Amino acid sequence: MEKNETLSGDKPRPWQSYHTVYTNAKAGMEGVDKEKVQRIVYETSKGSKYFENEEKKEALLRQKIENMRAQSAKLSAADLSHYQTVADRRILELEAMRDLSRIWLHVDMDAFYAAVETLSNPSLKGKPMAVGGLSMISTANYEARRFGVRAAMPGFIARKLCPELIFVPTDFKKYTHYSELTRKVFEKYDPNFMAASLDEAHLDITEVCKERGMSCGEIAEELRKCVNEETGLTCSAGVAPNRLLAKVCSDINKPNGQFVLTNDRMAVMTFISSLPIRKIGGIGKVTEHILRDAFGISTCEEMLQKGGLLCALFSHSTADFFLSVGLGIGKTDTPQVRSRKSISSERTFSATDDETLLYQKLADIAEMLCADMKKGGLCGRTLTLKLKTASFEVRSRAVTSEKYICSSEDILKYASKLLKAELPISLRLMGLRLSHFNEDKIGAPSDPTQKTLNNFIVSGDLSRKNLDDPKSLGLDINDQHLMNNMEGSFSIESHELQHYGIRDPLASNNLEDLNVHHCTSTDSVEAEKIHEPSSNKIADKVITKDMAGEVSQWKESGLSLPGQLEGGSPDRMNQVIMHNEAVFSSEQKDELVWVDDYKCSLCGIEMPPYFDEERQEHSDFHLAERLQKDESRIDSRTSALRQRSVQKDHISSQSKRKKRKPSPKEGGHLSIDMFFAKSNLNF
DNA sequence: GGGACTAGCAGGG
DNA sequence: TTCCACCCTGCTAGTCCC
Repeated sequence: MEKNETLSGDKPRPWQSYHTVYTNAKAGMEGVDKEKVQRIVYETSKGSKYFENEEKKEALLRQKIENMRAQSAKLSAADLSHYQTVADRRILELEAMRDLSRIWLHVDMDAFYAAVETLSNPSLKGKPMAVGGLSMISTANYEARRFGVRAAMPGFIARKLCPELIFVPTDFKKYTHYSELTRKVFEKYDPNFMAASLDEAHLDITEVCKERGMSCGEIAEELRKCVNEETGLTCSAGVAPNRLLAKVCSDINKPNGQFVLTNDRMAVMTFISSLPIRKIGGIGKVTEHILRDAFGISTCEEMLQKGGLLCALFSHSTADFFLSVGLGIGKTDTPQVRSRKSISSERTFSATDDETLLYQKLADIAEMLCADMKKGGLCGRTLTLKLKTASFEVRSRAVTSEKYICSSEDILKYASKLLKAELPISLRLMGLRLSHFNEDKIGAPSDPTQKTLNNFIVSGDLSRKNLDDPKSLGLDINDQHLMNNMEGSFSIESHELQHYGIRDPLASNNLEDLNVHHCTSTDSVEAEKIHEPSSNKIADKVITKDMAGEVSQWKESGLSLPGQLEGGSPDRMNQVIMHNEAVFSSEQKDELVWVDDYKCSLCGIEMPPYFDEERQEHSDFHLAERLQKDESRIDSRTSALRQRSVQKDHISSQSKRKKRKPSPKEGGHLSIDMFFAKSNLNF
């Protein structure tokens, strides 16, 4: 956090630079003392792990903004002129696509959950109340909002802001019932209305206005009255030529009000010109911060004025979105089918590193997800494990199965493998998400076996047996899956490992590992037995064994390898290949030849001819192994290996053909980078 | 170059 | 004194195969 100290010698106000969403203008919060809210939020949060993580994220954001400023400053006059032309052309194209023929109405129920609770318990009326608990509140009534209490705020902070705040637990059954009542009303005005959530909907009222000869304002008025009669609740409405603007309009006269923006280009441009960008759906805290601090953009109109810069520094689709915001252009169509893309379940708990407990919680989540999937009759192929560490760092690990899964056993089986690769770890949240549903045409390739990493790896083997097209053999997906499982285990594992960009085993400085790598399968069992998390050295060795086992299990399970194994931890993977290769080295002959120009005669590892550098390294490995053997009784062994290692380091450093994807832990990329910046800016 | 895939994040309710 | 959810969509980068 930056220290804020005024020139006049006022006391420091560090909370002023703590950027929280809780002080943003929201309906019912107009008279709130923002500085007081900011100070209380800051003081309540300060020192917590959450706070520390927020500071980290803020620092990254500031760095990102600095980078964008620097990139912007680097643009020459010619560049700016070029991108201004690009922006002007795109603005013309977007303008040509402007559709003023439809009338959209956005309905937003006023403090929905809180209003429903007050309806069922009138004694709450007039008192500050929030729906939720001490950890998080879902919504607050207008009495509570006057204290700065609002949705998505932790309850303990809300209580600091308003000590007399009443907490009411959420009751989704009740909200769903009232939501259905409102939807029955919406249907009368637009049978194809789009429900955005339990308390929000978009309605195309073009036809109903024509049919009934009423103005859009009259229709909105009538609809709101009807909702109130049916439910006893109030709502607000916005009417505009598109959904983007209608949503902005519904917020203007909240609560229990409405605002109409006419279908006229001039009216739209006037409306949008001074509109703060934060009012637009899709522009949140981070985007607002970047646009304001890096480009000086605060209003929608300024999006157009700085269009050249936006085109130069953001991706095509992002720049397009910004320009259309500047023009007040939004969607006017009604999508025919909106199918869900994924389903997930997640739970927060007290942070723990107890592996038994973590697996138990994972099993619970798998059960919950399975139950939800059964309700929807869904089966999916991609399972994503979401983790939030004790320090609030969020990670996700995904795996794509060759078959569709929906049973809790299958979900847990794959989820456990993903979790295992992350241990040891202290977590406060785990979540499971399944996507690539069976009805998802895009996600269900005709030959799913072709697309997974595992299959690519195995196909190397299959192709040489003319088996790369399972269909040509009359095999279905399951047959192919089975066939993969039946492949000879070691050659494939080795091939896999090579494919993951495994470098020279000698590059490892841990020469002690060489001893471990010669252990037999019996040693493996012993290694498991002596596994002690408190002993790093032993744990490392066991991990080596575990990882080898994991690779085998991954293949057996018919899954592609998780990212963590694939690229995130090359050292660990180095250890795995060292182990496997060393086991085979017991059968080695003196000279290495590539059998069929593919297979190592010494250890059986498979490597295509074009893996020239990897082959060289592999050959060096066997050479080193021979040296080691020859000098096994001489103390100079270690120094010889070190020498080889140094040589190999040199060779490896020149090898850039296959780039390893940096792991997030290595800070290889920044989120905002990925989200916004173009990858190939050539000025 | 396009598609599939993993990983990560922003944003909204 | 300690405490910051859950669920979903959509977009991005990077890697790899075809």
